[in-house]
Amino acid sequence: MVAESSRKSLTKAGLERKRDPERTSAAILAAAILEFSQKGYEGARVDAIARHAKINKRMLYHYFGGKEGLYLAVLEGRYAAIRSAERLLDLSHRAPVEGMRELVLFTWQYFLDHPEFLSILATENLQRARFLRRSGAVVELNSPLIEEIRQLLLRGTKTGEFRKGVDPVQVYISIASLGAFYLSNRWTLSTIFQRDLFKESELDAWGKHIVMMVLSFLRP
Amino acid sequence: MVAESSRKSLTKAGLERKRDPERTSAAILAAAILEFSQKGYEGARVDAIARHAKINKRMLYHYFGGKEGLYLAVLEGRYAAIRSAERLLDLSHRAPVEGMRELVLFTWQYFLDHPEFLSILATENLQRARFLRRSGAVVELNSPLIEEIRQLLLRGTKTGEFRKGVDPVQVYISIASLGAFYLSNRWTLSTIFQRDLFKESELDAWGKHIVMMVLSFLRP
Amino acid sequence: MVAESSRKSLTKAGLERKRDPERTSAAILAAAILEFSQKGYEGARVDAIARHAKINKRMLYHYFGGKEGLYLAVLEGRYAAIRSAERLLDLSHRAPVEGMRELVLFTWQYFLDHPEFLSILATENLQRARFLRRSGAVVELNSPLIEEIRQLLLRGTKTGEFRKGVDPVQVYISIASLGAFYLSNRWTLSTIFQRDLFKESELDAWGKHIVMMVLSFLRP
Amino acid sequence: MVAESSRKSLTKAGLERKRDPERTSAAILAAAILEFSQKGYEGARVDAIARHAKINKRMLYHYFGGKEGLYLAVLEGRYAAIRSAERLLDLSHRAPVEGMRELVLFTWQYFLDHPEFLSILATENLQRARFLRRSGAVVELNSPLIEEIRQLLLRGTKTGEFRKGVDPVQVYISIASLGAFYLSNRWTLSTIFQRDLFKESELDAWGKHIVMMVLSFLRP
DNA sequence: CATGAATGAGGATTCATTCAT
DNA sequence: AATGAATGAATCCTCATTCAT
Repeated sequence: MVAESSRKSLTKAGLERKRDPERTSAAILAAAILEFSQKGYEGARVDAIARHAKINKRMLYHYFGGKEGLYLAVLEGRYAAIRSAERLLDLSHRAPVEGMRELVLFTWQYFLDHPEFLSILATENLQRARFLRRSGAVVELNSPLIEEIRQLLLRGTKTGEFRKGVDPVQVYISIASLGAFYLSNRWTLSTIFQRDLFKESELDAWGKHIVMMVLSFLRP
Repeated sequence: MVAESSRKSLTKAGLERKRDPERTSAAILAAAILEFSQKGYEGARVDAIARHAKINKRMLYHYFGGKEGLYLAVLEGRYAAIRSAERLLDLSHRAPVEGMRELVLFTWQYFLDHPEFLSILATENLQRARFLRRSGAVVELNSPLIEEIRQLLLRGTKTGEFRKGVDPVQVYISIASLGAFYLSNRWTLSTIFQRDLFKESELDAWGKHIVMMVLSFLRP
Repeated sequence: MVAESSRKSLTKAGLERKRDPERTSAAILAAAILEFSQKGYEGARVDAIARHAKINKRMLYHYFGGKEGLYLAVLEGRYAAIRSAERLLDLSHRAPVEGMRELVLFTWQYFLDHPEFLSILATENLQRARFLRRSGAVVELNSPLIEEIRQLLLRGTKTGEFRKGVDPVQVYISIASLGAFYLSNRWTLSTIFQRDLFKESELDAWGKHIVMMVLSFLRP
Repeated sequence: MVAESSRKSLTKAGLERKRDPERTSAAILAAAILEFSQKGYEGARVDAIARHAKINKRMLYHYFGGKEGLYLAVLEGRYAAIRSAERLLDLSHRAPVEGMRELVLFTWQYFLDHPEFLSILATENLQRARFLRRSGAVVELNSPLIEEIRQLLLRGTKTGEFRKGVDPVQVYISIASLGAFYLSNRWTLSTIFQRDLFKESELDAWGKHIVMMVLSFLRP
């Protein structure tokens, strides 16, 4: 993860703002996340990022090499962030059904809180994972959720609450699908169905719906 | 997919290819579908579209007004195409469970056969439905699937095969989510899970998985 | 003068509107006068002229050869029109001072009534008379006003109302200057002086002012 | 006329010519004045301006935003220049008649020396002051000549050399008309009257003519 | 480390004109 | 005579990137 927090400005006083590499690159990255997630890769403007980061464009090239390098840093950063959040989830002490509910809701909540992750994901797939494939870093960041799901399924089959033979990856993709598609496509869906999918009550209902979809699927 | 309208060329021989407005605008549209779905809105190049359509760039402006107009035509055309395909589906003579299975598999198959639709969908949502919202045409194209689902649910609850109180729109979005997310995100998912989600067997398995997710959700 | 009036449609019935060369070329010319005078030569659009004339663009090329030919026709037509109007002026029976007043007011009124003439004039001079010089036709259309002025001056000097040795061309250019500059530059002048030079009272006052300028100049 | 601001290049030697914003934007402006005054707004070519200024086209957009911004800068610059020249005129120590003569000749000479001003003026009025109206800057640049004329008239009426009740704005517009129209329309006038209005003797004569027109008008 | 002017390649769009019918 | 589709050259403008300071 690149610079989620900024322990910086311990160097001198914290007042002057020149020559502070950490702050500078963090500012660039923050602006880039916004720009890329709002405009996509091609739509993003290097100038806009520099302007919003309040840094000189040259710095962007200095720290990230260029637009591609910057996008890659954003991509890797967003994956690092979600993996990092996922690692905080500990379901080992939960009953299988409760654990699964929590896992589903965690994912749903993460997507809700981090729309930029979903945008980057869509952007990356429109480009057929052009950048992700060249990033060894991201691939190595295994999602701990697959293992969590595997454990829950194991324990659930033992207690008889879940049926056997379920593939954890399929479960994970199902959870992600139901959450991500709804959020990523809210704009067209709301327009087509003339129904405000952005409002609190609809979002709550959908979270519960995902839980139900998953649990009924796992029911023996 | 390309020749939405090509009954023409009955006039003379059908061999010569000059001064044929219908053919010209169809060629532009076909090239545009490809370009926009592969590159997104910003990434698409007007020149590339003209080149692939083998027409003079000026014609593109003549028929579609510009890049925006062309994209809008593509967007509306793709929605019209899926709605048109959906209307061919008649489930009234099917048992509820069988009907639902067919509906799910139809949607899955449509997505499989029309990757450009999913790309346009993703592109449009990255832009927050900028174009869709300004297109009255698309909104009026109600999906007949919602009504089909409603009927199936109704009949299913009567026979006791489905539980009560299920929202057809939620069912539709669930089906779309599970199908579209998998396909749209195949590239990152395959990379992350180091598992080839493109191969036949995986695709078949996922189609069945969606059916199962939906049916177990509807089980009373 | 090309086609100021349109005695046309005597041929058949006057209902159908196809194959009427006179009507067509007159319509083109009328639209061209408007377009060229509003947009200048470079700013004028051949398509706009065709659209406003409600004729096919090809006709424009048929009758006038192209944009240049059309502009030339407009230029010659406007000069022909003013010369034609000037010829209607007969001051031989007027007292010198009264004759001069009438001549000045005629010119002022003509400019007021024919803003397109002033626009074409300005357009042509911005191009350093590029087209006028290649038009023998216009040069041959001598303004009868020079001769009228000469006669008035002659008679005026005899009666002692006008001083001697005045150049009729200088008088003519003075009259034209005072009228044309005011009208051609109304837009900037009104803005700069924050004074509405378009309103009736100002226009009347300026007409009288020109008369006074000219008469006091001629006073012995 | 060109180097409105060129105190720069004190930094190093003044020989090297890179990275010199002031020089660059001045070069663009100078080239733009020429191009716009020779071709009008629509006829002017951004590429031609860049080529003549020997700068990269991109810089033109950097400094002036685009063709419109550049034209506006030219327009404002030319008005600023004439106002600035006008302010150097001090007639307070002159006898009324002499003062008026100087004022007329000053204006005539300015027009003679700055044909680009007249061209821009004509261009702007062909567009009905489209740009001038959106420029608050120019409107605020009040011409000091109006005030000078008012003072001269006041003093002249006291000495009995000028008649009463004359509007200074009318006097100013008359002076401008007689000078500007002659010069702006030299091309058509010379062609029509088959008389070379460009030659020295004609120009001198016309200057004197304007003086006479104005003074005889003011004569009590 | 930091600045912002400069660049060249390419992007969308528009134009007057011609061609096939 | 009349139509409107088709064309290629230009036109304005934008982009990611580099250079001089």
